[in-house]
Amino acid sequence: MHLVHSRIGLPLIYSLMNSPQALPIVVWFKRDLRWHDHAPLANAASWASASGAMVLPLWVYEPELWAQPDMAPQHSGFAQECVHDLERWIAQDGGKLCLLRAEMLVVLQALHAQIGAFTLVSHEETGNGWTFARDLAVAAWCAGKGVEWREFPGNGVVRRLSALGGRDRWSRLKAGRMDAPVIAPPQAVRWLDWHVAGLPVDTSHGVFQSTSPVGDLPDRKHGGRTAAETELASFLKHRAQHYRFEMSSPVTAAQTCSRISAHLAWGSLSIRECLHAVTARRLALQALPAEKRLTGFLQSLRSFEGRLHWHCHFIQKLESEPAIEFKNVNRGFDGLRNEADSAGELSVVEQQRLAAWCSGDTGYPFVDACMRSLLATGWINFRMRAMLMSFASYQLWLHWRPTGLHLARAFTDYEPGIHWSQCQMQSGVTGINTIRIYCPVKQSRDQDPSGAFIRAWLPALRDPALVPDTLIHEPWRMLTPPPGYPAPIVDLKAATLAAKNRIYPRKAEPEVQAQARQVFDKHGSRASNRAAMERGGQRPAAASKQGSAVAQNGAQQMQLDW
DNA sequence: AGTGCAGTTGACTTT
DNA sequence: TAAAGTCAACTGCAC
Repeated sequence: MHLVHSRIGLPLIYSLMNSPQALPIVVWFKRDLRWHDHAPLANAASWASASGAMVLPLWVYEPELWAQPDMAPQHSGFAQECVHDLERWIAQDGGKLCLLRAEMLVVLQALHAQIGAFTLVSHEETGNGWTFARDLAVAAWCAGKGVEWREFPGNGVVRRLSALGGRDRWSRLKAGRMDAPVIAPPQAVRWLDWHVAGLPVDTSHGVFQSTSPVGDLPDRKHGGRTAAETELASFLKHRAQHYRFEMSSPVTAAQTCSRISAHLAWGSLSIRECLHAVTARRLALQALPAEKRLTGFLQSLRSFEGRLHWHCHFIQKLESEPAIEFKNVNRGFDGLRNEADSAGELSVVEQQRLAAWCSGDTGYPFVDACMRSLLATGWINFRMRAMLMSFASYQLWLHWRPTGLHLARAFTDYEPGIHWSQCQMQSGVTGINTIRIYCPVKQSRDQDPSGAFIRAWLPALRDPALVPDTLIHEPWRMLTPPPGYPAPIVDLKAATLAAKNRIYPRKAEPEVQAQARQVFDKHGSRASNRAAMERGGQRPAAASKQGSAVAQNGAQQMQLDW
């Protein structure tokens, strides 16, 4: 990498500056659908103004991508909204976003045939297996044509991390990225307007035209920069105040949480922009006299900031090991559950369990309400995501692949790296994290004591005259269970016990533990006492006690951070 | 008034 | 981002 810095702090593409001719620069937008804090765009614009090159902004609807089993109509719907918004930003600078509907290699081939040599710039993408393979194919095509493809980091994820010191060095590398200034949007770019023959072109409407709106969610959050900024601003100004205590319950979370996750996933906001905005807000609050500070606001901001840092931590795992999408990161857990989409079919019972879980018909009101809410809105809070996954993985004993695919399609904010890391963690197959088996009835009582959330999403349980508050968490205990609501699909006590009897012995096996050590070396968080810090205090005595216990029982299970 | 005791709480461990 | 169990300290109360 030969990077120099311009006077406005942008890294410039050194090799481009020394090019004999000013080749057109193609800015390929991927899951980075924004005008602000966009390194490839800003660099292309800087170079263009210095060299006289033209800039072609490009977004491609790749049909094969949207047909992948982890993708859903709501994702292309959200992306479409972001693309529309991006079009407007480019248009206000006099440019025209080139929108095409074709596979990327076809587009590159047509582009090359019609305008000749060019330079390709984009962000590094840590996507699913399909985009990974596509990027390898694009790289091979570029190499074959002598086209330079320069990729820029777009977040804290570090490519080829092992060569740069691995996980021990990662935090520092990420911090350097996050502390760098937000990149200013370009101005007065020399735009290239390209119309290619033989490919669907023109408006975004045309490109998205045959995308079926069926299956999109009218009640999901919407894409685009304006929506993103509004959401972040209202969160930091007001909604974040009680974040720390209201994020856990689905009753309050939809209002209290930041709700910027889909914008981060599709790029209408950058993680750096968010971190800088949080910092600015924190400084503003700290500048207030103590009596004017809103109770709990600063602690809530800190908690939110912590979660923003987790974002790249989890995506980094998929970047370092793309197989995390498909295979147990700790192969010692292989064969524990039925790996349906690789080996063997699901049994009839498993099919029934999967179907009931997917549609929110398990007979456990809180689980079903969470799933119904998710399916309708494209979002549920983090704790409930964990509970849904836990219930599927333990009580229903389903492998994380089919359940993970369902959730991937259900989340508007599906981010492959976070998603598959979480799926593996919540089903206990990393070997380096505590097994967390949620009790849906306890969660129900804790997070929805009055049953308001359950009633809102399950019509069969809505009437308090029919189902009293005291029994709404366990309607099967009623003398006459409410009609129209299914009986529990599994016995909770028996299913939980069975899951424990399967997972703990496997986790204790020496081979599994040995693999867990490797998993930690490659992927584990180096943040010390992260959980303790989250709780808001140090406990040196307890920590040293635990440390000595671990030292004494070297053969015992590790409790490390994933 | 101090003692015994059942029940509660919280810190910590185990699964 | 768990839940259940253990244990010691504590509490309220009867005697």
